[in-house]
Amino acid sequence: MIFPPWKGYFSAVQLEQPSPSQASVTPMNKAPQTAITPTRSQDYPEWYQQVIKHADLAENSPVRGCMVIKPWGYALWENMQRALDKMFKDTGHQNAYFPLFIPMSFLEKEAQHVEGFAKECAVVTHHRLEPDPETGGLRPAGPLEEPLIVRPTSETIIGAMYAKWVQSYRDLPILINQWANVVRWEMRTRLFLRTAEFLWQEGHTVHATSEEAIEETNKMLKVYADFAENWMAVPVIQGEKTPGERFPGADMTLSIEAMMQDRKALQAGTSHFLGQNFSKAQEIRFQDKDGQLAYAWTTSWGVSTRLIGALIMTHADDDGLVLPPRLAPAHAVILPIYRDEESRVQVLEYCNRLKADLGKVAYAGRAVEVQIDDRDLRGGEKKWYHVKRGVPLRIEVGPKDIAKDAVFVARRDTGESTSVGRADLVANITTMLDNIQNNLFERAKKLQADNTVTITNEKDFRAYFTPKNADEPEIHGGFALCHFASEELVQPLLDELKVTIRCMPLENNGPGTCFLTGQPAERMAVFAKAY
RNA sequence: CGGGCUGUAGCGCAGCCUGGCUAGCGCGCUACCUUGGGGUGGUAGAGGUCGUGGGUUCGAAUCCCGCCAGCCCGACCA
Repeated sequence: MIFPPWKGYFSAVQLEQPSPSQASVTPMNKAPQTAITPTRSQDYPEWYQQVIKHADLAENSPVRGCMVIKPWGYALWENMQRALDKMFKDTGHQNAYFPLFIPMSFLEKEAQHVEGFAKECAVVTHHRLEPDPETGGLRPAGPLEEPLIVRPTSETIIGAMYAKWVQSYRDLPILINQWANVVRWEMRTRLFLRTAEFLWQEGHTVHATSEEAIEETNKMLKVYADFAENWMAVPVIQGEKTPGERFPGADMTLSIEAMMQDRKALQAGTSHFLGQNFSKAQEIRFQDKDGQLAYAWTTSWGVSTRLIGALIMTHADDDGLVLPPRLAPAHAVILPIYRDEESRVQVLEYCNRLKADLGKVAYAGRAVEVQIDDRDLRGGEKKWYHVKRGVPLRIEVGPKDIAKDAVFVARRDTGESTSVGRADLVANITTMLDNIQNNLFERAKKLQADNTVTITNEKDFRAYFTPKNADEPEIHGGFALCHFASEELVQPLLDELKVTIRCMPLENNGPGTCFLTGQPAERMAVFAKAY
């Protein structure tokens, strides 16, 4: 057994703080070593930062609130893009690109939209720099007649173009997606979860009828849920936002919500039915079959690099990142083990052949990607390097293995390791990767199920969302399914407990009794603390 | 935009209160040795205008004033 028995396991129970009595019973007073300190249960937010650092995904930049996405993190994003992009294309969408800058007046057209984004816009006011004699540095010069906003989202600039493009019902629908960066001047930022600049995709569609636009809104939510569950292995709840939580300017906002290992909710994607709000503000009109002039119905939908944060907080453990195989930049890493020059040549030759054979196997729409780590580093150092980066499979090849035409294979998700015949590995690698993918999904789903409760009264609600230790709150709470009479009535309690209404689930939802007021309630919502 | 704090080597910090040898420590980095199925141990070495501008003083990382930058706690948020 290469891994100590306490490693590689995962359950909701493990996230609990060990009680003092349990801790003292730990055998041989040997504290469990983890690659990441602190552990999740010791300090979850700090653990998150450390995982990113040790996995080499991203780091803070000299620009306030903006991150640098490093090669390993960017490769992950590229894999997400590739899978999503195909799903968008398969549902009839095309990619296009619109400007980074938006004239300020565009943003002013839709009242709620202005209100929603005005507070966090970066504004460009000048178009030139000149020497500043006073400071010896530079100062802005050439004021713009109209300030330009760095896009916080592109409804307005894209809508302005759509207004030109749409004249007849024959021009509809327009189904366009854009991969872009956007800027929202956030006060407090965290890598991937909330950065001032982030990468995303935003779909913007125009339809002749309300029904068709609503269908599109629902369809794209399903695409996001499909991606989250089947590619990221992140189980999500699909639901509708309450009016107070809607996108500024939307008639309906749908979202997928995921539970992180600290049991807080993370909104992982949104799809908005914008009604005719933007088309009226921007004059997106068309002549219908009867020759009547009508305003179009629009939608928008997006997911961002925040998904990487969701992926980390769903799967990573106290030894670092754990990547779902379908999105992993490398499926496996081969660690050659040798003593001298003679065995080095022999081992490397064997490794290269193995890599070539595995590379002929297809998995999740691409060739199995294998890296050989032949750096002149200590074996242990290399092993932990790849553990922390979350590579799904670690393949160790030494002279003893070659003698048996077998290799040593270790799974990142469970820590299990076994000797596998070379031919067996090549034949079964897709099964092994699928097993990891499924295991990640199942255990994330179990965490969500284990920490989702139905609550029918205020007392239970308060107890559920109140930590036992107020000074150093332990991981607590989860998803609470509650009927509620109205958003306004529950808001004071939510503010007090720092709980939010995540969404009203689309499935298994119906009338009931409000947990707070006892009044009849139309629907149930997921309540949770959130990122 | 309110309240608190910090700027000393790539990173993390000590020194400052009570001014005084050549400004230290850990990690990391470089070289060599050692080790080799697990994050090894050793030896040597490189690296600092102590955020910035001024003041006090024989003498300032240390005391005083200004400025700049960043962090944390609130309101806001994919």
